[in-house]
Amino acid sequence: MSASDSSRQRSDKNGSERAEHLAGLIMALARREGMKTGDRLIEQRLADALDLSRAPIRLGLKALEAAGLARGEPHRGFVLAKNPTSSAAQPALAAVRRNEQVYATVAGDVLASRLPADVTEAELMRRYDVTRAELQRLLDRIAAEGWIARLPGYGWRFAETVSSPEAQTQAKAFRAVIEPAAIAQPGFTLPQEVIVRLREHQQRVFEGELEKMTIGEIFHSGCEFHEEIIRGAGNPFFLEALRRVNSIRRLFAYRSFADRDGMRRHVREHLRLLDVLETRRYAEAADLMARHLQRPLVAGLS
Amino acid sequence: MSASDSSRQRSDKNGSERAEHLAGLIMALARREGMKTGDRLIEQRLADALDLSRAPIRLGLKALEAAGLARGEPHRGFVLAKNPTSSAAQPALAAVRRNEQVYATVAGDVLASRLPADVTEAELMRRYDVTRAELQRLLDRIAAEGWIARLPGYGWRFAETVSSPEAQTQAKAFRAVIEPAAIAQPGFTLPQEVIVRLREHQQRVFEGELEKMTIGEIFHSGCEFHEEIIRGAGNPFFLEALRRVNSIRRLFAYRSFADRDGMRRHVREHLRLLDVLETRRYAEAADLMARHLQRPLVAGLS
DNA sequence: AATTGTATATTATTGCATAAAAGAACAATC
DNA sequence: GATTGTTCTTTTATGCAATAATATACAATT
Repeated sequence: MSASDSSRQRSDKNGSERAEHLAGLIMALARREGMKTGDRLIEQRLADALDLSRAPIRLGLKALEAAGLARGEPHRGFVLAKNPTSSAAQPALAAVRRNEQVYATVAGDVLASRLPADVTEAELMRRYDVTRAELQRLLDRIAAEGWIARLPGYGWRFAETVSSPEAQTQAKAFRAVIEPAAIAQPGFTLPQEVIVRLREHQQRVFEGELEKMTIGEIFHSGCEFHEEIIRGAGNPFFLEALRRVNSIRRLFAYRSFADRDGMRRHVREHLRLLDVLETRRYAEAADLMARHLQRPLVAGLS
Repeated sequence: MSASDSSRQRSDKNGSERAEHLAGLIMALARREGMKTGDRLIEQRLADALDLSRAPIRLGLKALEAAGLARGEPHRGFVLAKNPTSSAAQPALAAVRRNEQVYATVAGDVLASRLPADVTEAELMRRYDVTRAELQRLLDRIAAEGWIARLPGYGWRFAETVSSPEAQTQAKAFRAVIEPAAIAQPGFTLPQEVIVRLREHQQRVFEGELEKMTIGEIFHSGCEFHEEIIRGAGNPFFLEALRRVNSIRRLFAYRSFADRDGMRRHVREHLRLLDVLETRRYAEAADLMARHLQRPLVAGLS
């Protein structure tokens, strides 16, 4: 109860919660894109990347400036004042996560089977002390991720997918089917520029960035890699299916510990895969992918 | 504008819309289960099957009685008064469909690319003349089916999956990957009772019922068959993925014409597949399924 | 030409009172 | 013993006004 009381109060204060959240989104984006101190933060570009208009972006930028992470001059826009991987940037990134507190709690409770399969909104409102509006946003999001669905009458039902202890293994088995198959599809092709971009990113991760990344970011990066590749099949059903598995795998990821060495090897395999893809040896690539997905992964990461 | 005006008026009249809808659900269930005139309609059983409590079921039953499709005696419950496949039952079934009018219109507009990829709720409310509440239920449903997603700011975005002309082919390619693979999974097994139930149903369809079924029902029946089988892999990710493809394929189904002969052959293949599955020759079954899914299907049905 | 600044229009959310729907418990009946 | 009838409680939906957030258009600036 105290948690949400304080969050409600926070929103009354200055520096609106929303603006801080937006600031976090911008910072996280900058980080993903590998931006450095001094790089320009162009409003329209950020807006496009985040599927928003310039208005909210502007709020985020102002919040960043207030936090000392960006510097703005009239008519000259904003510029990164700190490296997004630096420790100074952490609070802004954490603001996004803080916003996800309830989400994470629910996820934890479901994973640990502390919640019944069927729940009513009223129950959840009481349990997590959120307003109906907040809860509904949360449920919509979880529904979009596919681990809860509305019942015909009152209430919602959690998907068996999540609570089961084998879920992790099953997700792996499923990926081991669709990912190689996608690469082996007749029309599969990956534009050179995508390969270059992916390689750059994996390279950056491999050469040091890894140490500075959070579990969440490492996981996200892995997902993006695999999703970009499966996109090459030109069949959105493959991509969609992978996305859904990944959004559920993300729940487990929080529980897993960081095995940096395993991850290093993992990223090396990604780079190797890119080499094979670049030369269009797709059968071989499919094979490589299959083996890649069969490795025992301590950290539940791929 | 007139469409929704009249529907709003209808709800003012007696015989509430909701009750009629429930009546339709019960009738559709009875039909799926192959019930006949004189069969008892047990409240709790219906409630369980429809994931509701007895209260709404009761409303539906009363509506059925009012429509002359069920007969009830005090303390003795209700009994089917008409065969659910008879023409007398059609209006009740149509009531469910009528409720889906807007859904169907939207689906049609998206399939025909008459709508932009990004839309706001306000636009949709104007275009289809529905209240915000109605629209939100609709959007939630479509989101659950996976062909629209909420944007971070205002508005929603339709999935590329649907509007593309290749969607049908792509759906098929995807199924051709996951369904055989599911059968080929190490732990695959199908309980004898499921096989029996499926065979009974397919048999019934094969021997005549087919002629009386609507496109929607035929499609539904096919989906159920394949979903039951993929469930045998014991991996919910396969089932989930198939369900999603199917919910999108259903959109195309309405456009396709009925090729009863092709369907007959199709059902025969289903029966053949069950034979192989029964003897646990899973490798062979996977193969059969792969071939089954590769046949050119005029009616877009499987 | 690209980008930012600003004003304005559009769109969506929230809170609240009221209404409707669904669920649960238990008695009555077959 | 299973099922229906009945009543009561809980849960959710809806409409509306106020408020907040987002989008858009265009002028100003580099």
